[in-house]
Amino acid sequence: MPDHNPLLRKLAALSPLSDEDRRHLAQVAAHPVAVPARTDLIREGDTPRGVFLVLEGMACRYKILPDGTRQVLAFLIPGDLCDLDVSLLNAMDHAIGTLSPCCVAHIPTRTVGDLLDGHPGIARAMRLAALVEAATARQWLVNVGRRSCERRLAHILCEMLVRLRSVGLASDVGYDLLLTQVDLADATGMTSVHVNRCLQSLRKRGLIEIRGRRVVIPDLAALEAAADFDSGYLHRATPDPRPDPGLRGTALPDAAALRDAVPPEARA
Amino acid sequence: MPDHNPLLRKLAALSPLSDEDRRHLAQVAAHPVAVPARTDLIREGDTPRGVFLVLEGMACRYKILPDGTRQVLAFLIPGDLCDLDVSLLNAMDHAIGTLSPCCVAHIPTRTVGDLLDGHPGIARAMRLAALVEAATARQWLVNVGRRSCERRLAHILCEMLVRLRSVGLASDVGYDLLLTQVDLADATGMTSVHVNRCLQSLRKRGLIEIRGRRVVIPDLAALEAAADFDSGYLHRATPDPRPDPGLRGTALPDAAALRDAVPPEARA
DNA sequence: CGACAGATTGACTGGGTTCAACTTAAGTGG
DNA sequence: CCACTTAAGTTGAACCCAGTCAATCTGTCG
Repeated sequence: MPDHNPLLRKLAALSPLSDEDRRHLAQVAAHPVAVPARTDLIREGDTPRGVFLVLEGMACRYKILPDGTRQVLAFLIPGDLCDLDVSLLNAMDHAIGTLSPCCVAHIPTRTVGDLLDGHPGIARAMRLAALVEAATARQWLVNVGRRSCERRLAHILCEMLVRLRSVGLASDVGYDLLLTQVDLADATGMTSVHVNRCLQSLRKRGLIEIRGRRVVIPDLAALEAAADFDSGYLHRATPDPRPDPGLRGTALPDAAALRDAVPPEARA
Repeated sequence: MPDHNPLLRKLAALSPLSDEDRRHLAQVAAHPVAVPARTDLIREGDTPRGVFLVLEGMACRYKILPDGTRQVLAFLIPGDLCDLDVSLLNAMDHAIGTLSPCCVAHIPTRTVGDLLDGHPGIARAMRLAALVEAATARQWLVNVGRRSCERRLAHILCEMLVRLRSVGLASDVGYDLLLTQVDLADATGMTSVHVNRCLQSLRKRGLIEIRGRRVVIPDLAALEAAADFDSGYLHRATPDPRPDPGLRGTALPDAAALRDAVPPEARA
């Protein structure tokens, strides 16, 4: 059974899956549907009736503000799912929509529950995927809150490389980014005008090349350095697994140690 | 058994708890420990050995960038816990530290697992709390990405009122905010200088009053309007439950409906 | 060949940062 | 109880990054 299914491929990269797990996951994506670009899968306020699995194309979570501006909260690429427990809530606090033409499968709440309850291997992998999505959201907050605009873009481009590669949609040096500069702007809290200028600056610095939709990264290490990017939070196997950093002082590992907590001077 | 335990109080507000559930939760917070201000509970890179429960004071999740700047990812107030599945990961991608003197309980991984597996009522409430934390993180991203600085501050002040009220730490008109302006700056992606000026502006507009640590909100509706704040994402019972907005067109509720998706024109 | 979305460019403006000084409040130890 | 210390808050002035507005260019598709 080849890893044709991006969900399978992504989850397998996070946690080992048995053949039976793989079979069940394959069934989940059995009924894909084509969705045009710029189409909502679910809107803010809607009651979730399950989760969506992206099989092809790019989608995003987003919110529209009263003044009409949009904030993209996350990009969804093939293999992305998550929102496992979302059925506990009765209204979406954000929308999910396609950015490019997509191929999407809908997984009813019940099926999700069955996977979580009856298949510990799948449950573990999906919980891990959810943790990684949360970690990615944190990176985005740091991105928008504290990084310069050029760094923000570089960071997102690095992130997309790692993520797309782990589902076989990127080579070592580049990938097709099915996004407009407006989409990038809404994800990074910038203006599309300024996205344009920053991309040009990155190009002039030789950190990226853009040919149509294709993004080429000639020197990944250089881009990562410019982006302050560390792929650790994505928990993917990387081409160059860095050596174990060794023992680092652990702050307050347990209740006993809480009694002599790290003194304030230890903080910057 | 009074709602002395803020965790109990918070979870009960999210989902009904049996007396047995309450007894178990009370035990969890049985061994609190005092921690001074500005102290790390766990650092980035550390291996989590359980979760922390804040019983008193304010703490935060944060990251430090290479240039020394800090981004606060979330404020933790009494009753906050979450990170349920964090033990699946072997390294924290961010740190957690106190901002004010705190009273904290450490809950070992095993105990968390027992609560999740053996007590469906508690599991449900804790999963809900985790979803609310994720929704709050999304609001923060919108805040930093797309709102003016004055709005950001107003939004955070509204959020803190709702959250603190739900654990009995705020009256209807105000609360003690155990944060410095630097903390607020690091949470909103601003400078402490500019936080100061924006707070003054909010004061001049009559939206807030500040006396020492005390924040007073004379006209909540006005502040919420200025902040573009809607407490819905916190899923707390609010004093003025707004009427059901009625039927709104649901986009793509199931696989069948996917076939005729919302046309692009429906999007702004 | 239009028509249109997306990308690009220029000029201007302004919100927010930076840097630095100063004030206030809250300890802390002699 | 007060001098000393330190953290937090406040203010001013200069600067600049990024937004705004608007025009133009480019590719793509019917």
